[in-house]
Amino acid sequence: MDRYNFKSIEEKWQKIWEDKKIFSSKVDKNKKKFYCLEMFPYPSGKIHMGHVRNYTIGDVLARYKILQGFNVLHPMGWDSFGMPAENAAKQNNLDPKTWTESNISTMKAQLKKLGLSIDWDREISTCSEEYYKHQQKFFLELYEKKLVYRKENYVNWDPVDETVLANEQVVDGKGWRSGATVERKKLSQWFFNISKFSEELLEGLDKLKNWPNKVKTMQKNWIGKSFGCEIAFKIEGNLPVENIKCFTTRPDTLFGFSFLALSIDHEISKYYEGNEDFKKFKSECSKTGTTEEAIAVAEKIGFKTDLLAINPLDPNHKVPVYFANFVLADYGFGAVFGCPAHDQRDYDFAKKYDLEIKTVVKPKEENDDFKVSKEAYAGPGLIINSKFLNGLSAPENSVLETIKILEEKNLGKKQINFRLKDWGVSRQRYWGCPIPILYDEKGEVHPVPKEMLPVRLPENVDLNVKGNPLDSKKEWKEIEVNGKKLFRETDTLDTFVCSSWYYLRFCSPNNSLYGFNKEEIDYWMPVDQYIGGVEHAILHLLYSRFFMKALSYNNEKLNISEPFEGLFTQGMVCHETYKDPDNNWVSPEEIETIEGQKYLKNNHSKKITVGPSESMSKSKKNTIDPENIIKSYGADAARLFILSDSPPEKDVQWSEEGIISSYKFIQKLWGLNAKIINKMNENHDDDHDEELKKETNKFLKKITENLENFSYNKIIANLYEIYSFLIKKIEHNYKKQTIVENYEKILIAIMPIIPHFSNECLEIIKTKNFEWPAYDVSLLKNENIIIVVQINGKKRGLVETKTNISEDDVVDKVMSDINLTKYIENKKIKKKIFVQDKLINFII
RNA sequence: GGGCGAAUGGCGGAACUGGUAGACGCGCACGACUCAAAAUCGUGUUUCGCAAGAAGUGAGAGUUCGAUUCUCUCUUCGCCCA
Repeated sequence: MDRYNFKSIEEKWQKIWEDKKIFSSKVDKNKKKFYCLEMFPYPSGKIHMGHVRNYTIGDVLARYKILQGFNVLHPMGWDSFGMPAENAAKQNNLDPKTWTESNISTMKAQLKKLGLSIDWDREISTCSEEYYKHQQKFFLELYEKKLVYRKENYVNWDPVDETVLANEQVVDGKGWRSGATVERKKLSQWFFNISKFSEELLEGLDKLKNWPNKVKTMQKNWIGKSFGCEIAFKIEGNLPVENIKCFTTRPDTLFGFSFLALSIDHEISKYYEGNEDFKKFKSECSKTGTTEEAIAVAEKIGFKTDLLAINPLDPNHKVPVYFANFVLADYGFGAVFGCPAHDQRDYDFAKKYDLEIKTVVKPKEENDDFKVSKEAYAGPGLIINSKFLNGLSAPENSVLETIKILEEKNLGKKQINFRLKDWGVSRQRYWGCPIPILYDEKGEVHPVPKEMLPVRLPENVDLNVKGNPLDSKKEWKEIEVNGKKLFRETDTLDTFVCSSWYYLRFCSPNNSLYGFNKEEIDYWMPVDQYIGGVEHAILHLLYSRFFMKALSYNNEKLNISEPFEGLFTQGMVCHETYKDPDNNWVSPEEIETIEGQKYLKNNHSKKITVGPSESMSKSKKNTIDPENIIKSYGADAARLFILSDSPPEKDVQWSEEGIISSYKFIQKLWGLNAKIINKMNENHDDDHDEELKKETNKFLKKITENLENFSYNKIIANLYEIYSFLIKKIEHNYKKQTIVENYEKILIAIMPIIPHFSNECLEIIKTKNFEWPAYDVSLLKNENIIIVVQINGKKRGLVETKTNISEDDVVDKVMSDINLTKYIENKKIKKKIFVQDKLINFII
């Protein structure tokens, strides 16, 4: 028997698929569509195992839907703008474009070797002018709809690299590259008004039935709707300030009020601009990052003003007003009222500045003289020390009651607040989509006129300048329009903008006039199944949902409320970690196993310690290169293994043993195939084989159900089972016609998992037309059934009977079985529980 | 600190609406083939026990004829937010 030559067979089928354009797709209104989309990759250089997993999962689904007769759209593209290209270009003295394009061609070739059912004619790349020119139009469209605006905002500023840093680039308050202490700096930036859609984005989540609850909860928390009260505190003091507005979710703790804290950017700060101490305080605050976390962790510091704030519920109760570093400028009104007894940040602040700490909520089981000590009490309880609020249960009744009182007295009003902030899209970077905006010498904003679009990203830019390279490119930046000198916006768009609408572009990748055709998106959208990593649970998915709403906003023709009907988030690929005796990470390829002990390949005196399995990363050197795997074992084996060990939503552990066993299993299947072919050519009795038919039918049922539920690991188990069954069948009790018929169905059913192998075998048995083999419900019924016999709920034996047998007949059967009667003899049966066709339980 | 989720053999994991716990794979052991090894094939593999049998799904309680599954308390771990 020949071995299965995966190399030539996989190449053969990949060529057939490509030459015959098997997976190309077009609108066909007579067919039901299915849009299967996996998150497109960043072209970082080579594909990694995470891609293999992501795209295999998607491919299984796409191929299954094709077999079911759907018109499937399964495209692929490149999220190709972004910082790594700029950094790599600097390091290697290359152009980001060259670097990116060469990565794309490498990765495309690698993906093709996986045998994916991709329609490559729809390939897109976000860094191409063909893509970003549409994005510029969308930007201006949103600008006209007033969903884009410019405002000053604080950013993380790296003073050495003269650049803005994203939050994740700030490590321990220092720039990740320069190591310089990061400062807060005010910059004028472009924002998308995502918060306008807060309520819609929140409500829309309920309609997304095919999204994991986990992701919906994360988005819900991120949007952060909170119910509370807006209070305007009356102010006394020597400044022309009458009142200060605050948002609070806990107005019921007003009697514990002991200070009012303002963000350092609060409008009142303008009165202190000349104050040296305030300047000092402000620069002290600048040393803290801008993330919520950085602010939460930082020591709470304040600057006392001369103002006093008056408690609206008690005019005699006056407290000092501070500027404080822990108040966020853009949450609420940039002002909070401090109630130290019931909020830990307020408590820390009060301790530091020796302010009153008055307990106004006690846990239910405590006495009225309960006093907060050591830390704030934020739990539920009863209101105390609060005059007319005393005795109310907090927070549910007390909050509503307090708001009612405040509203009656016209001192405050009920308000809904969201945590979701507008999306800052300006990046002081070269390698991104240019923002189509011009400024005149006064700094006035002018959208780039339509006839001057697109704004092309200039080439041959010196990346080794400080700050944004586009800013130094004078001949690009400065232009003349109608004799007027204008300056281009030199910031580029956040790459999340590119990925917020690419799913639309895939529907009309070749439309050069507009980002998409209405007719085409009406047919293909929404994405029926979106598949990707859970790390995008919040930002990318929320931005995409926003973008769809923003395009539909004030646009009667467009009415897609949610881009992704279904979402599946796959787990990561992990591998054991290895360290040598000197505590250095060692990669799997550098290791040799001798008698169960691992050693360094080129130095057997060095023993390797095996660490826990962790997600593959270059820093821990526990990565496996997919290209090597495909070269040694084939794409089908790689696909089979990456699906086999764990459910797709959980992490999977890559192992050498695992991939080898998948490889061997394909060889075994090939052996089985050869045996079946052999028998086909022999003469045999052509009796009908009911058992084989039933087993195949059961297999088809399981596989169909498991495909529907993303239980791909169970499909592999089903496949092993049917293999064991067939191999025994063919050797012992073999009926030619039945086995051919059923084997064909099995081959089609495994096509989504191992398409090259399946197609090859089907070709050998001369099957031409494939459709998903439906299972026959009538064949699932068994005449004989096994009934469990329990005594006092404990399994004592099994009884085989016909289906639909009566309770009395089962009891008779049990009573005639000596192995069972020994438990019942001489005992009184108090009760019998009988479950039809399942079990009988004797209570004695 | 808050939210969400998970915990089943040596390991990854199965078990539909409560009804035979451990499917399937890995690993391991033994056997066949072989001078030998690898490969391959076969058998076994939750624990204790020679066996009959008993215990057993992170710990403890509860509901039930019956709980991996439902409820409560706790422990540990993971993810997200802070």
